Amino acid sequence: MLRSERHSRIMQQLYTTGSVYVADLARTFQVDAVTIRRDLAELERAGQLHRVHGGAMLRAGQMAEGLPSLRPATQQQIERRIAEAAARFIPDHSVVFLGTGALTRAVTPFLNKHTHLTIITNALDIAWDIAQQARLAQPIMHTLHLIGGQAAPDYGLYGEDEALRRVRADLVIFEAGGLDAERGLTHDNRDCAHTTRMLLGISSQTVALVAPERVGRAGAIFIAPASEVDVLISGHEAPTPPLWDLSELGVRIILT
Amino acid sequence: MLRSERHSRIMQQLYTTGSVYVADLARTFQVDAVTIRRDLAELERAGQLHRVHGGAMLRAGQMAEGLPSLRPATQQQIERRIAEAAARFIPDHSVVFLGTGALTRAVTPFLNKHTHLTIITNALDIAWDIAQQARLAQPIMHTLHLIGGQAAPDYGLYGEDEALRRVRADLVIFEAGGLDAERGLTHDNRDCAHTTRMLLGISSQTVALVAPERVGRAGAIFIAPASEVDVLISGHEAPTPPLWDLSELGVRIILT
DNA sequence: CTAAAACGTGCATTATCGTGCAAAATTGCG
DNA sequence: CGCAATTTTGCACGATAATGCACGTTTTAG
Repeated sequence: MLRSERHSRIMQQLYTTGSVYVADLARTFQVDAVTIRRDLAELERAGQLHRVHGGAMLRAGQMAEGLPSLRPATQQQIERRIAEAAARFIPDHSVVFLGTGALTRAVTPFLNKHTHLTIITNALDIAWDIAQQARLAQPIMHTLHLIGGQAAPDYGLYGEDEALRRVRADLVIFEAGGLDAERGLTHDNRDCAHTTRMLLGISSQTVALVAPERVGRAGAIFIAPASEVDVLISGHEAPTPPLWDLSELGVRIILT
Repeated sequence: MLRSERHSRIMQQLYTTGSVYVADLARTFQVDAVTIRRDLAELERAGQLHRVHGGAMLRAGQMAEGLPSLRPATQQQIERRIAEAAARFIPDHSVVFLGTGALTRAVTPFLNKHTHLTIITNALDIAWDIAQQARLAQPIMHTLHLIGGQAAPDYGLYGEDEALRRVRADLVIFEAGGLDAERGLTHDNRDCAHTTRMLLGISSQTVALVAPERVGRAGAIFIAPASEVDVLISGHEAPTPPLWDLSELGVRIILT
């Protein structure tokens, strides 16, 4: 394993979990702890992280708002752009379902401009965000409906399919782990994939949020053919060839 | 867990709840209370918080929006005492339902000492607290199940009675708006009263948390006769005559 | 005033760190 | 291709930091 390869994977780990441990890294990379320390020392000199006893953490400025969104700033901006585009898609006084995932959660701050939405979700974090917003801004009060179920590490609530079957929505917004003309709509999480599959049936319009790097790629679990997606929202960084194929299937494509 | 990781999570907790307790943090992070005190001392030297006997609070100027601790300190301590007594009632490996309300929510910090609970709730705030705790302390992971429904201003989720009918629990813990031998178990919130009424049927043991000043009084909506309550937990400030009457009905009374 | 809880501190234990040095791998050059 | 220079890595070991436990002191609550 190359030294710089290790460095980038350390940073990657750091951005996803917020902290890294010397002992863990030494074990995963099969190198001595001393080597990891030297790596961390170098990355710290480069200003990429902040060393602490036992490991390293992101530098103060890199950590937006404490814990949430430990992803790098550029990633956050892409998320924000996609989320804002998705919010523009929501008509006032409509019923909208929001699925799980960081991209979908990023939509919630933009819902304040709308008047009287009915928001249905199976994501605990999204529900909390919206409930908190309702607290802060009294005048705006959307109706929030939560689908029950067992809480998963991704804040998703799964297992109450009956409740899902009883709802309908004007618009379904969800995050896809992968979207490709040939391999269809996919996700890496089994429960989330199952829920998304059910969501496609409860609404006349389906909006898939896809991270630019996931366009034209496929996740582990198949959900539905790509033609089931009405609108794809992603970033302009997405590769264009897969987009053409999707467009031919009737998917409306929005890049921001 | 890294030291600085603990620090940032302590600050996070502090910003969300307004105050932290040494004992709670020690349980959550699975470390000795001494370690937490040292953490708090360090954070205080850095000007991040203000230490007090038993824990720490945000510094005067930091009060963000005056969000937390709308209740006076004494009220909070009564809450805490009742909540701790309720937590002692929960056996390990059991299925426990937590209803809505501030008293019930106060129970969640004490659930860290238990091993593998299955927690069912219809309260969005409680679900969020527990999910966050699971994030903080990796080793401890309870199973969390959320009853869906429409979100109300009290963070309760109401309207999914079918889901309620399908669950059972070893123990139901809920907050009563009033408890009196003659007028029975009552609440001021119609939805909450309805949910509580259903809860009485799903478990063999029912625990009512009642604020001391509500003992012997009655709320707007009747829920059930007082004899339906197995255990009443309140503070020692509660008036004694009503307690005698309740005791004669077979209600086990615990005052803290 | 008394009992219980929380606190601070010293000390032992354990984990982590930094550094010098040698082995191994990589690179550069004839 | 050979060989020396350079870089990278691993190991050893003294130094340092973090943590838990014990015990005497202080604070709190009734």
